[in-house]
Amino acid sequence: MSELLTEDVPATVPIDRAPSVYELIREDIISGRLPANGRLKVAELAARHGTSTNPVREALQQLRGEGFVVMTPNRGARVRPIDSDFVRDIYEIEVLVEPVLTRWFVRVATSEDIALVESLHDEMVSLNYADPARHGDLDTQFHYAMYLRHYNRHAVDLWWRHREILGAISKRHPTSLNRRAAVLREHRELLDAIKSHDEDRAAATVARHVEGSGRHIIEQMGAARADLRIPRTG
Amino acid sequence: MSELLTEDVPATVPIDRAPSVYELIREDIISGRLPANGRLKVAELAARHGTSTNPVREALQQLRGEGFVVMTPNRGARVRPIDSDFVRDIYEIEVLVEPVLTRWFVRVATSEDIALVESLHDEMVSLNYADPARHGDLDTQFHYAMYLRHYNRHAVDLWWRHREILGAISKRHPTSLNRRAAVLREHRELLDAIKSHDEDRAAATVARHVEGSGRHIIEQMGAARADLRIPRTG
DNA sequence: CTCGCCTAAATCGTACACGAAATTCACGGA
DNA sequence: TCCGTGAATTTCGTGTACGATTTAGGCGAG
Repeated sequence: MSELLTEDVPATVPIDRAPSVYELIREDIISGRLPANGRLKVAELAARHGTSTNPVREALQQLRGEGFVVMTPNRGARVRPIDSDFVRDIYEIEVLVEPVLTRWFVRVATSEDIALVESLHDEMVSLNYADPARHGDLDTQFHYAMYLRHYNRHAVDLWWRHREILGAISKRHPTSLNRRAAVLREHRELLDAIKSHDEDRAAATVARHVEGSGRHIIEQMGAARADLRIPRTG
Repeated sequence: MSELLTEDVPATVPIDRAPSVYELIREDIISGRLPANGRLKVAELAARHGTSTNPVREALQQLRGEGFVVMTPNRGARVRPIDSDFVRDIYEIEVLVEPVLTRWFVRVATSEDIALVESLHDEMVSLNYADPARHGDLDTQFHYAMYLRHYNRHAVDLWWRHREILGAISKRHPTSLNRRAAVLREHRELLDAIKSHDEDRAAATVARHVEGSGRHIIEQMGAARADLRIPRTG
């Protein structure tokens, strides 16, 4: 059931096609393989990905447009740091945007729409975090199914871009047991609010949900930073 | 006084430097010189701006990252239409973001900060729309002075990008007398709320202000479209 | 009328040349 | 001997030209 949705998702990495230089560099930045504030030399990246300099240059320009790279004239490009401040900034915006998108869904959702969302939720429950990557996909689809047909394409695009970043960061950090329970609980509550056509409760729930996710990721990022300073015993 | 601020504004067109191909194409898109959904052929643009194809390609990639052009592989680039729907989408997001930024300003503003904003307001009042371009600049600075030092750089960047687009569109459309009065009245009310440290009133006022501006621009865009269908008499 | 080839055009990748900036190294003074 | 300064060298960013690849459109045969 949920696979039907996958095709509609604006795929970052379309299947069965060599990932472009743009996608590779972007992934390297988000995942942290390219260090924060690190220099991005075109020749180096070109050699690394086995292409010429021109595709690299265009990829960097696109990334600059998206805000992942900062460039100064005649001094090249640097990686914009994806630190906890950046994540906090994004979540603060999402706390504002997602409730509005959710409100709209509550108003226009058909029973089929709700059934689709619920089936995604059921799958997440039965999966119970056994496969974290799969869980992340389902979580994204769970929300995307609600925002999919919103008339404000610009807001949905913004949400999607933010989601990609946050998803990539989440993959690097564990999810606490507390948070796992909270996510499923809040999803459940959101579904209940939607089914009873309670806009206000749905909006409030999703606001709480987003804020909790943000807080959790930032805490995990702080913990990871602390780990780097504590030498392992063993 | 207000000139001090100008230097801090992330200038789109730094003075005394030849505008880059990127800036020229971007301006052509926003201002409507390049028609909506029109094809963007690199050779054509290169000839138009007297450069080679490579700078054009990189400019298009950056614009794609910012969402102004859409590109499909091996089929080139097209102009994303800046229509009233797009403007509505932007304003709907600004209605959410700007009140939050304003709230923060109310909490942390010093008397000097408020004095600066007020001086900008006074200048706008005394100017009274005699110079529309100057008014636009002052209006932007009026709000930017409040958001300038907000900790959420991502939100401020988002606001700034939106502001650039809306400013360019505003330049193409007249401002009704009603709206002119409303703008100054709402600015005055916002200042009063700030000076009495009334977060809620300031946030509510700015929300009303943004929504009113959006509604007005969209109405003007609709009127301009209607004008195209009514042949001139004389 | 439809299908398939074929030509024209535009995009995409590669190689190269020029100019600016950063680094290195040698020289002179303390 | 050590440090600061300045010039030479090297590195890197930016612009140009060209060949390869893909797509769109027209033309003719069936």
